[in-house]
Amino acid sequence: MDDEAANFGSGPDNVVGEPGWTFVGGGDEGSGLFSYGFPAPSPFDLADLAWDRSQPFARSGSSSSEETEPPPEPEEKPSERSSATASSALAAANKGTKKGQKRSRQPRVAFMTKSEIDHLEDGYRWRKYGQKAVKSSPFPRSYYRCTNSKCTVKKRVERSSDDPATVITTYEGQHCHHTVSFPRGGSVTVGSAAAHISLAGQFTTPMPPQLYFPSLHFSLPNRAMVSSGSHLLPLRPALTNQQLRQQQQQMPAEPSLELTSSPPTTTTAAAANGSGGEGLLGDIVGVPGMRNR
DNA sequence: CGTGTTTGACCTGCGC
DNA sequence: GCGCAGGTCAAACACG
Repeated sequence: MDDEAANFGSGPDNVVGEPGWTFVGGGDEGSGLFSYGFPAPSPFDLADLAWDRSQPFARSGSSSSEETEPPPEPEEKPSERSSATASSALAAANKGTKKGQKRSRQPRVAFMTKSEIDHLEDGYRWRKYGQKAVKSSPFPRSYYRCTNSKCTVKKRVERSSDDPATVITTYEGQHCHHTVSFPRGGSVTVGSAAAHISLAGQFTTPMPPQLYFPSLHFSLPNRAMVSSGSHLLPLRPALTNQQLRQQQQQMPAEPSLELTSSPPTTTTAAAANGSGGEGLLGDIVGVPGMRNR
């Protein structure tokens, strides 16, 4: 991937110019990009869903072939460093534990948010394990890993080089646990309702129902508003981890709605975001990039 | 003291 | 085969 930012190039434009969430980019192996912009006529312009095989978020890839099954179930290992993540498999390879094993990619979903805060609170606790300057962007990219030792989810956070106000968050993998926090009203739970993303017109092959999306919780930036059905729901500003913790101490935890991966149902994306006032995204099931191959 | 961040080194994959 | 860039490790450090 030469220039992720470049890939996002069209994103930010859409984001800023177009209302609501849009979905762009992505790859056959499970990467995509949700971009969020404010005024939002339609919550998710899933019609614009476009998974790009060029996989902007995935390192050009090594065989995308082995990544057939949905979310590679998290390996139930303790907290060995080299156990959990796909890439740590790499590291493991270094140590000879899994030599030769290619990095298995997990489904990736990228979101673009207009925020001054780099690390948007999403209901999970993350530990930063690296930061790297990327060539395509003047801004460094930060790498986070879910603090749950059994959880393989990783997250990359970077700012768009095109629009520094835009934070690009890329989730990889799937949480195998519930959220550890729930910023009151400040986050959008995405995980309780399963949803299918309709790719009509985008793909010739229907998406297998057993594809999962990582559940995500979002705190949207200040001005952000989430469109639910035909309503715009003002959201609270994104919280930093610290702010979140403070909040948690001050208020009782709310019931967590989400599950890491709901069983596939035949909900449509529209149904997911519109009906029932579920999470913004719902548990998106059947992401193109995650389809079996 | 526990937890999270910082940061330089190291490794791997890919393009040329 | 080589060099580059991305991604991760792990020790040191900071903070509550």
